[in-house]
Amino acid sequence: MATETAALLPGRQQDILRRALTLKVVRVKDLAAEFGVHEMTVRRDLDALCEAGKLSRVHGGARLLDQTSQELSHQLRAGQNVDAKERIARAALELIQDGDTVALDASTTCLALARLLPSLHGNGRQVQAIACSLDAANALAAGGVPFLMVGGNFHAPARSFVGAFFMDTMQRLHPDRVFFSAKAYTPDSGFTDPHLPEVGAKQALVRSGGSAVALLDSSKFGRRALATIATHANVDVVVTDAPPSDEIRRRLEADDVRLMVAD
Amino acid sequence: MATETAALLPGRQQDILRRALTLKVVRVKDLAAEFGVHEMTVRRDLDALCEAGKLSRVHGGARLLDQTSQELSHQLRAGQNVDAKERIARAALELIQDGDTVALDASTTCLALARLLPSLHGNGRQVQAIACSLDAANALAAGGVPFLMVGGNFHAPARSFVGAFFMDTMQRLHPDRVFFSAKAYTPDSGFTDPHLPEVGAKQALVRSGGSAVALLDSSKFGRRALATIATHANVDVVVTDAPPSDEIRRRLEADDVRLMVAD
DNA sequence: AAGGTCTTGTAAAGTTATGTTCGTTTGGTG
DNA sequence: CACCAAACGAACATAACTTTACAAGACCTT
Repeated sequence: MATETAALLPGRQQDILRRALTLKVVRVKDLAAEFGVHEMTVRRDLDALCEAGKLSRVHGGARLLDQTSQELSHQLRAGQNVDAKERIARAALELIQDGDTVALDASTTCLALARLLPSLHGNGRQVQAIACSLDAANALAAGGVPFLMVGGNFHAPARSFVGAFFMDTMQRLHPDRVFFSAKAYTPDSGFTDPHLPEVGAKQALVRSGGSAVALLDSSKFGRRALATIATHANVDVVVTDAPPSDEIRRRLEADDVRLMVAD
Repeated sequence: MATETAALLPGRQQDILRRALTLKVVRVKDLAAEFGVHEMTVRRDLDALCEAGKLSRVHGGARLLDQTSQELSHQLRAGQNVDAKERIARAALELIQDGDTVALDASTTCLALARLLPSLHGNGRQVQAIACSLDAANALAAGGVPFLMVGGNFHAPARSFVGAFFMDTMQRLHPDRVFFSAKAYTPDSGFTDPHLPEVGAKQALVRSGGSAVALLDSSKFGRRALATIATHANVDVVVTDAPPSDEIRRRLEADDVRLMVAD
């Protein structure tokens, strides 16, 4: 009940939920003082949120459920580095040529790119897209861009589709250009991500296409996450928003990976 | 569409909406004082804006609906017989059992059903859904219902997915219950629809499952459209909102098709 | 100007959210 | 293990908000 329920919740309950998101646990007493209401009222709110499956009650307060934090973490992530992501997406747009079929992964950076595609399409250039996230699909549909949806099991944290059905479909598709993002990057470990279902989907994407483009805002450099999505061997271009270290530049160049820095 | 509707709104309602856009929540009391009108008037404005899918009412005021919720409610209300569809969806809910996997087609009636599924799911009953329209997917995602998305080429008129990839995936799925709608129905021609891409998708859906349920508001009876989706032989239950003619009743009964009339 | 419709105000009845009290349960502590 | 303070939940009271129904006025239309 992420959006709908959250939107329908009376204001204070939503505020409590937001507070719980950052603090992991909330205490009845604190909340009562914070909002200037009786403790009993807070208890009732907590019970309601518990009923809705957002929190679990503990003595003295409530704890955030893992599932809830995952669902909302995507929304939070979407709000971070917004302009960096937009600059990167704008730069990535240059790589798309008339008649291309471009595949987008489920990242928020690719969502920014999806929102820009209509401008290409409206400008005479024909583009066909391949989407695998709910938000990208919504953006493409709103922009009138023709696209193919790759289905699969719904994966709430990224609002994307993953799993066997996704893999199967992806194996039969060969887009001209694949845009993807990752949680982290080092020259040695390549492009990495901590969430295995998504890693699988991203791998399938990268391997399917002719030309893979990594969209990485500069905070991703020099970090490493659990599983590798791709290495230099699989990636043709890296688009970022700030010049990386000399070491990284050198390594990319050595492996023939083109580096684009968005202005 | 958003702007169109807004332009038609009386002046004060527009002002209220503008205020809500910046404040996220508005209170009846404040607005009444602000505009120098009776609280009752403000309530009526809020109800109207709620009906128009712009706001959601909460005790004491209203809060802004997020984008996807707005689009959802618009999509659902776009058609005719809105309350008939909701009643039908509510009746159809009775047919779903714990542990079922239910497939929904791309109709607005099924969208209404998709919006009701969270209530089942929240109530302890486990349900898994299969979706093939963007709006149904948005509704299910918002409701926290686990679902499988069946992808394909995006078909703008119904915001659904169709074509070879859709067919392919659907052939490998066998939901317990399939809910679908049609543009028209007669006992002889069966359930028919004028749009061929959708007919193909609906056929694939109906043939995939164990038990097919047709959701038909009463305006569909006695009409016939271009292509047949299914006949009595393929359908187990018809859910509608008003008793059909005796002839239709008789024919359905003769072919062992159960008829449910929503109250 | 008569007869509509539409909007707004008013008051009564009905709902819901909140505060209060108080006995009971919980979890820690000696 | 027994104790105590904190936290809880049930029951009630009350204040806030809604709904319903109806009347008064504004604004057409003919």
